[in-house]
Amino acid sequence: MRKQKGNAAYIKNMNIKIVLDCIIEHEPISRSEISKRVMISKPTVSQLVNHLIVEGFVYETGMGNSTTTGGRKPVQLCFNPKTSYLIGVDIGGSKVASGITDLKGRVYSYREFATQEFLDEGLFKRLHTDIEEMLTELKLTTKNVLGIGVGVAGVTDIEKGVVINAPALAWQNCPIREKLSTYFELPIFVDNDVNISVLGEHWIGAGVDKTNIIYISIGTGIGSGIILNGNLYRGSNYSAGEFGYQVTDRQMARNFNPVVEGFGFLESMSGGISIGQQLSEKIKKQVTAKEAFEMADNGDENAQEVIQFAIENLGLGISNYISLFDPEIIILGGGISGSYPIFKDQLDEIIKKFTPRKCEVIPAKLGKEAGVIGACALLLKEYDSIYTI
Amino acid sequence: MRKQKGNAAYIKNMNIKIVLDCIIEHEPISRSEISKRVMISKPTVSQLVNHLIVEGFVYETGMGNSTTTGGRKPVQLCFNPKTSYLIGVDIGGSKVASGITDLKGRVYSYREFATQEFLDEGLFKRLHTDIEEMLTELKLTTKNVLGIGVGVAGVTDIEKGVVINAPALAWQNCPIREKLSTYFELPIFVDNDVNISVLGEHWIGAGVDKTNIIYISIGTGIGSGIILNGNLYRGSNYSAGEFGYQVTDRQMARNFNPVVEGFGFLESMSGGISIGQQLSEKIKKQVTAKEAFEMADNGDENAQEVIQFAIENLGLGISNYISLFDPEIIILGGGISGSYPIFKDQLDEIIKKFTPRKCEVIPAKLGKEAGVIGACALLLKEYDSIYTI
DNA sequence: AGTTAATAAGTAAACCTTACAAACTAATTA
DNA sequence: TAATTAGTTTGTAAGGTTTACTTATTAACT
Repeated sequence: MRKQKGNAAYIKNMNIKIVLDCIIEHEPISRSEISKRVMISKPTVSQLVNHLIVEGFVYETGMGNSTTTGGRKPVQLCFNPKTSYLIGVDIGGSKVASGITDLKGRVYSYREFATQEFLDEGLFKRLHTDIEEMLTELKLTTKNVLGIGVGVAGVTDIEKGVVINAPALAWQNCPIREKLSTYFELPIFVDNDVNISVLGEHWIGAGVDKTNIIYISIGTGIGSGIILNGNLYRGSNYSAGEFGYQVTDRQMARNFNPVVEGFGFLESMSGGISIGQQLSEKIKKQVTAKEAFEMADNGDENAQEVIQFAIENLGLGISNYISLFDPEIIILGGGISGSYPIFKDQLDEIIKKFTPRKCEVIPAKLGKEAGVIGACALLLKEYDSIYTI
Repeated sequence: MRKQKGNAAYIKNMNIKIVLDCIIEHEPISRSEISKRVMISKPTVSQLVNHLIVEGFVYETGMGNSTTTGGRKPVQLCFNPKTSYLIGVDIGGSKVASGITDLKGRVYSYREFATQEFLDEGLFKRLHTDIEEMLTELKLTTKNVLGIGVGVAGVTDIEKGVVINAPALAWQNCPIREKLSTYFELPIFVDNDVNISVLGEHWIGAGVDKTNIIYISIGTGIGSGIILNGNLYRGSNYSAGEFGYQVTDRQMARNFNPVVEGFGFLESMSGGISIGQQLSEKIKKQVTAKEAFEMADNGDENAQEVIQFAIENLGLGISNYISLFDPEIIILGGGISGSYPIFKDQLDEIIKKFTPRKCEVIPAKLGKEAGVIGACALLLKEYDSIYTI
């Protein structure tokens, strides 16, 4: 079908969402005030609110105060974030995290296990056990759950729910949704891990109230997720935001060979693995990127040189990103972003020099549970329930 | 207001657009077939079609054939692109072009004059004269015109209709909409010239049926326009797509000073002005970019070197663009794109080497009238009439 | 203190718009 | 003449709005 046609049910669904959004944003709020704010007549608002109360999304909470000019006291309405719970899963190269949140993104339970131990076999079974345990712990059944959101470290076909290619997991064309639906009779949504990270930050993290957001993850590799006009932008082949492939140095690019097969140019200059390798070669001793940052901070000249080089390229890449997207904000996440204070100044200077207008760069706000929260955000974004973000 | 509320009028408006789109795409078509295609009931389709006929958007054109299994002959319906006419204006650094098109983008009349002659005074008056002449020529009045679309070579606040900054015209905070509305009582929409170019190519040019398009204009300077998910992406400050600011060479960037004030790095490497200057300096003789390309094509080594350098940087910039946006197609426009066959191979090779997946690169399809057509596309896109693109 | 006017919240009833289903008329083929 | 398709008529359901009402409250006036 080309386009959604309109009918009565469609407009009711539309208006009930407007009313619910208004309640969430301004709770506690009365029917009357909703009517004024969203410009829908009082009787209609009342009817929609009743609907929301029956569904459990909203409840009445006593009376408010009348104005000084007199008049009946308003009945206050509040949003109930525990109408439904959300299951979020983050399948990364090192660990598989899962958790259960309410509709406001509060995490009530969290579990994780090492990916590698279950990669060959039993990963989904183990995941199922973890989730069942958490549900029991919280005294919930699948009836109380809206669905499952999943983030995977790889390019994902979100329509089919298939991971097209995930080097970190050695997966190709893995039908995640299908596999999970043998364990759960719930709606399941799958997307790339960087994409769910932006969604999470947009929902309750560093990107709240922003509409154009770039999230850059700098870990072993480099990737990014993009929110434009409030919605995830995925590109024509689910592979927008391949920030690791930026080329920032024409001369080095000429005889460029990836550090790791499948790594892009910028990844090979500024990624975690690359930083570790560069310094290791220089000092003939095996070190990690994190150690490199520490050494640099402690004044080691070799380390400083490597970091400086990596950040210079990263900074140019980010400058280019800003010039093309004109985002409101750049959020830095991933392992390396923990060392943000160390390289902040150098980065800012480069960005200032090469972009036509400045753009705020800040570190990610969500911590360990970011993946789970993001996966839940994906679910709320994609699943067509009354409450959508 | 936060969000469009739904009511009866809203859904009628929605459905009538679906019906009209269906007619345009499949004309000639019968009421009955529309009903089947768009899944709207026969009575409703009939009612909406009648509405469209009264408004003039659609007319009946005889009977079609019945099927071999019998049945009444269908009444065929066609779209009438001459219900309304569109006025398009393109205000560039060298010329101001204006024209009148129908709803399918056919240009019925076209005028242009030199910008510089009227920049200090009387530009809008001259424009008004041109448009009035064309209207008379076509025996039209403003009653027959939907509105005016305007493209300007500068950063534009499309809500306010104000050109924030246009170096090519030496304009700052120029309230174009306001100025034009003293001459015309019509809806007026203003946007950046590259933005209207993509809109035009998307409408009836090289980007028809694509949803993610990057349009790169390489002329004196370098700029780009972006269509994502079928809509123009403008960024947070109306300045997305500043492709001229890409940095593709870390080492040269270190001591970079713009060729022309306000020029970005890539513009200084690969823009038309820059190519001309680079070669001129090399051979101690004043030449233009166009001449440089011709010389290169005729085997001049100095010219080839300059071009090769420019294209190398351009190619890296385009590669970066593709990695970040994953577009379906890149459209090359602007003066230099006329020399596309000369540099195509080198460009393709670079893109292939540095992007994770390939992306079609093709030259723009619309010629001299591109600006006017694009401006009309802007009007159709922004103006909320029954027929929208 | 008691009464009254003004004001505000929320609901009920009647009505409007739109879409749809079912039944109908019209026109055509085999 | 039966079957089939196009298009319309008629009545109904779903949703939102308007108007008028009830309920509840404050403030001002007796």
